[in-house]
Amino acid sequence: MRRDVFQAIADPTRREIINMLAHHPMNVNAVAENFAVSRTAIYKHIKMLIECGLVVVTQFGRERYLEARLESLDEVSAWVEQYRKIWTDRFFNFENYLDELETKKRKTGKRK
Amino acid sequence: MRRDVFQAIADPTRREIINMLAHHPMNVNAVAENFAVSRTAIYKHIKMLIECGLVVVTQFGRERYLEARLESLDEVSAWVEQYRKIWTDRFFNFENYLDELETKKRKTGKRK
DNA sequence: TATTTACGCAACCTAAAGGTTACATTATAT
DNA sequence: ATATAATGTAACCTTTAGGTTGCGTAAATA
Repeated sequence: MRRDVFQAIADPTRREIINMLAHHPMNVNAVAENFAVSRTAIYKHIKMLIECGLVVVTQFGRERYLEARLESLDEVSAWVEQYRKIWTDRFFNFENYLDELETKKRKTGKRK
Repeated sequence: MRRDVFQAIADPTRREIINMLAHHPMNVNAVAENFAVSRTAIYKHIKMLIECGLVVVTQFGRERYLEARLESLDEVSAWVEQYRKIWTDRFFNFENYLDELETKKRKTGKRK
């Protein structure tokens, strides 16, 4: 299992775990109960989220409370947002595209 | 290979391809030349991006121009942004957390 | 004290991801 | 007409992801 944020949120189960923990802390079993797969399977997802820093743990007797720590999602947001202007500004985009095709035509000296 | 946007951007090579195409359209070989792996490997990444709608193709003689179409990245952005308030408002978060622990204590009737 | 309960983890399995080489096809250039 | 360039794709391989069962350990409870 890798440990980067993009990979962490790639799996729908992990996104759901994040969603659950975002609203209130829960212990491992409580999280696992909400899924059809085994506790161990969920535990592995949780472990990965912990390794990514998206979830932190507080021991509490024999229980371990999981809390979402979502700041690092900002890396994802930032990555996406850098492109928003590009996909928003249709004209800019189209302009570039035509330029490229034009260059190509000139290079090959052909039409069509 | 899956076909959802979160999965598509999970791979660093695909993110780099997206970045290249975001700035100007390129053909398949041109993209592949920028990576150490084989053209086929890159082609598979591109194919997945096409299947996700993140890249569109324009045939041009024997060449195929690849253009980034990044609107669907907004799904990712939206998913992240729904949590921004939670990770920004530390107090709100902490409050919830304490509530949870308090509930737990009451339930077990124990301290520590 | 004996028994649950909550959890971590090893060992194992299957499918998918990511990569390779090799070949087929079509358009362009010679 | 032939050779080359750009691309799609099949067949195959290795690693990783995601899942399982089973067991060990520490804390809470009967």
